[in-house]
This record gives sequence, C-alpha cells and structure tokens, in this order.
Amino acid sequence: MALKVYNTLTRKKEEFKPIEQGKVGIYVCGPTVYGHPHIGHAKSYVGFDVIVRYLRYKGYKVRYVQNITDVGHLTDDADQGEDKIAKRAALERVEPMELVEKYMFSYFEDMDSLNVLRPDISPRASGHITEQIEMVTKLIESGYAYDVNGSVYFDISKFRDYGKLSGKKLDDLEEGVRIDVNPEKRHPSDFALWKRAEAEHIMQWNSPWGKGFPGWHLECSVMSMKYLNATFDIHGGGIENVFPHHECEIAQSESANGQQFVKYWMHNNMVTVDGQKMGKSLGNFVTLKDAFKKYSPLVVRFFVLSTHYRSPMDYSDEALSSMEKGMNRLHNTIKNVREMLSLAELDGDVSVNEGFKLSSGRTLGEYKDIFIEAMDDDFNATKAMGILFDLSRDTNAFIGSGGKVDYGVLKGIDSTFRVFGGDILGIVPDSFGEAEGVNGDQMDSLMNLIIDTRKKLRDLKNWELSDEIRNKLDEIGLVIEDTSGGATWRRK
RNA sequence: GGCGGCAUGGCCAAGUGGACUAAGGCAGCGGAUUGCAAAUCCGUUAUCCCGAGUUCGAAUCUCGGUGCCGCCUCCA
Repeated sequence: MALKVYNTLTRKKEEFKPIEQGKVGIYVCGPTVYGHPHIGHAKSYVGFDVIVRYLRYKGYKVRYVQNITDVGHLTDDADQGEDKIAKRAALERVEPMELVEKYMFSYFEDMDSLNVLRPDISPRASGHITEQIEMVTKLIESGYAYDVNGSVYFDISKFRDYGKLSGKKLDDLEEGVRIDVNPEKRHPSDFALWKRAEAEHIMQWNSPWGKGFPGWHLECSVMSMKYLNATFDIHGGGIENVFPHHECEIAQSESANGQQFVKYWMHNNMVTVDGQKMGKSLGNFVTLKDAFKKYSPLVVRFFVLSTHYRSPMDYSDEALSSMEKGMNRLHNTIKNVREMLSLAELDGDVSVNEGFKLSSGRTLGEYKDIFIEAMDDDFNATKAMGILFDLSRDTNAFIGSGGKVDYGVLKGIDSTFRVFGGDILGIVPDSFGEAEGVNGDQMDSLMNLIIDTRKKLRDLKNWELSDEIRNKLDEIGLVIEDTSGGATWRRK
C-alpha cells in the first residue's frame, strides 16, 4: 500500500516519495503572533499534526518546521499598510517583542491543549534577519530583484513560472488590481523582499539598503531552506496562502537556487462560522480560548478531524455538541475495555489475540488494514475515525455478549485504539484522568461505598431511595449504571 | 472582472466510474435487555442540486443551468 498525497502544484493525488529515503522534511506556515489563536488555527495545525503523526507511524524520520512570524507581515499584502505586530503592540502599549512572547505562548498553550505535537523547530522571523538579508543580496546580484529608495522588490517578469502554483496569469492579475499600485514597483505584482523603515517604525535592522525590515514572504523561504534543504518534501499551509504567499516563496526560492523549491504542496481548507466566512471584518472570530470554555479541547480536535483537511469546515454549536456526544461514546467503550483489562492483568500477563473475528466479521488485523488504507489516501482521518466507531460497536458487542471474555482480544482492541486513536489521530488519551482536586483512590472508594449502599437498598427493593441517589449523583455529573453484573460509575 | 473549489438522508460528513442494494457521528422511530433509568446491541430513515450527454455501467466523467464558498484586500 502506498501513501498518496494531494499536491496543489499538480492538482492531483500523487504517490508520496520522499527525496531522501526514510526521511521527510516538512515546513508549515505558522501563525503571525499578534492575537490569540482561533478555530482556523486549530483546523490547520491539527490537520498537519495528524499528517506528521502518520508519517512517523509509517516509519519516516520527520523533521517538522513551523515558523513563528513576528515581523514583516503587513496589514495589507500589497506591501502597503502597517506591520501587524507593530500595530497591535502600539494598541496594547507594549514592546513588539513583548506582544510576540505573549501571543506565542498563547499559541503553544492552545496547541498543547489540542494535543498537537510541537514542531521540531519553531524558528522566528526576527531571529533570521541575517539570512534574509543574504538571500535578498543574492537575488539582487543575480538580477531577480531591484532596490528602490531603500526597499527591495522581486522582479516578477524574471521568473517565468510565476503562477504555476495558483494557476494565475500575470495579465489577469493586472486587470483586477483594486488597490493603489506602489509607484516604486516596476510591475504591480512585484513583491517586497525588504522594506525601508520609516524613522518611527519600531522594528528595523541595518541592511545594505539602509534601515528596514524583511518582507513577509521571505522568512518562509529562508527558514525552510535553512533547516530542511534547498529542495524539500512538503510545504503546507492554509489554502488562502496559495496566492500570493506561496507563489512568491516559489519565485524567490527557485530564482535564488535554480532548483525546485518544494516537491509536495499541501493546503488545508478554511473555516466558516455558522455558514459564514470567519473574518476579522465580520467580527465572528472564534478564539480557541472561547471555544474551550464550552467544549473540551479534545472535542474541538475531534470536530476538526470530522471534516477532511481539504474540505471547508463549518463551526457551529450544533456540530460541536454532536461531536462531543460521539466522542464520549467512543471514549466510554475504551474506558470499559481498559477497566476489564486491568482487572484481568492482576492475574498475570495477557497475550494479544488479533485473529478473533468480531461480530462485524472483521478481525483486528483487518481493522488495521482498512484504517491504514484510509490514511494512505491523502490522510483521510475522517474516514479513519469512522472506522474507529465501527470498532467501538464491535467492541461493545464483544464485551456485552455474555460468557467468558477473551482478554487477549481485549488487549488487542486496547492497543488498536491506542495506536490509531491515540498515536495517530490524537483523539484517544493514554489515560482518562481524574477530575482535579479529588484524589482518584478516594473518589473510587467513595463511589464504591455509595454503590454498595445502593445495592443493599436495591436488594430490599427500596427503589425510591436508590433512584433518588442515582438521580442526585447524575445532577452533579456522576452517572451510575446498573447492569446485571453490578453497578458502575463514570463522570458525565 | 479573472482564477479555483463545493453541492450526498432532519443535521454534520466520508465516498470522485462497477462488492454504492451510498461509511461514520448526531437526532428520530421500532425491538432486545432493565424493577425503572442509563449504557449496550439489533433493525429502521438517501439514489447523491437541476437538465442533457459519454459509458455495458456515474454520486463519481463531459456540457449547460442554479446555488454557495474561497483567492485576487484582512485571515490558518
């Protein structure tokens, strides 16, 4: 079975073949840290998290680089406008780098909550000014860029392939210009590699062209090539960055090196909120911190994965709460399995039995096959998640079938959930933690006491009181389930 | 105006020519189980926006509509 990846460059699914056998270099456009991360960040970075996790599962040694943009991203991509960081810093009355620290931590905090693994390198644009200046120099020397009054622009007419990623033609672009053309540019689509800084601009560095700061597109080229290679395997990002950002990255990188920049371009789709585009101007931004007040981060992750990474995702309360119920059901199955298993393992080691035919007719080995088949098809985590639900139903039927349970099968089920649900999709925790502030053992003892007491009441057929206890516990979020084998409890 | 994408059951969402008599989740309904609940299991709820065409065969390809969305300005 071969892994297939949809490549924006060719607009086709292609078999994934890394440049260097057994290794993958992947660069994903990171956030511009001038505000708290929002649900769009979750879609993007959870999506790529699963991609990276799966590549590792497949045995690749992956180096995952994701930048932090802390300078140069203007409020207007036509190279006018203000620097987003500087603007926001002025608003919050802090140093730009203070602002950057604050929101970078906020970003990592939320990503950690979403169970997104940290990139191997999180390079910051402001930490790579020297390298960026070097690249601009190289482009000027080779005739791809020109400097005007202390700003340097990339000369788009020198790069024949401009538009190969986005499918745009230069002629068409000129037509639709809705913004004032910067008179310094030779062609309206020429883009800034280096910007002259006005005296009052807070962030500026010395350069051969005077004081200034790097253009936004430059950092990604410089940092990806520094930590990966002049040609590397995967470059990812949001679909809205295909043009102009990634197109410009290609132009400057391939001009500088005379070789292909990226082999596979991967783009994830956008988020809408209640069917409407989420945008600053529309004021319908959902920050992750807000979402987490209502839904656990794992629910948000679950929700993100319920839509394929290349499809748009609509955020709504209805969708989130239906996901929450689904996730709880899945987790519940796994909790039951682990409980039974831990009891069984008190009596000695259990060896895995993968060959057992579950009631769907599938064995665990077959589950593994179809799961991998789904993931191999351009990381179809949505389909893969559906397979986990199939396994959940099979598991429940297996547990509830009565008679003696083969613990080897249970152990196989548990490890299947751990690897596919946990390691790869990141939606199944290693352990289901206890509520904070309450000692787990104490809580268990307390609940066992209540369960024992209720059993006595129920033996006396005192339904009224035993039901009252069950209902009251339910109200405070503790669910008692009376089964033929005795009562169990769980948190809602 | 230019370029690109999407349209699947009540809702969300996989599936891009033949095991689809269309996954999975949520919601609903019927049944099993239960003292009653809960949980769980079983069954049940769609011919894939409209029209024409290609094909032995189409949700899946082509053309023409209709609707929505994205990029070309902010934003992952």
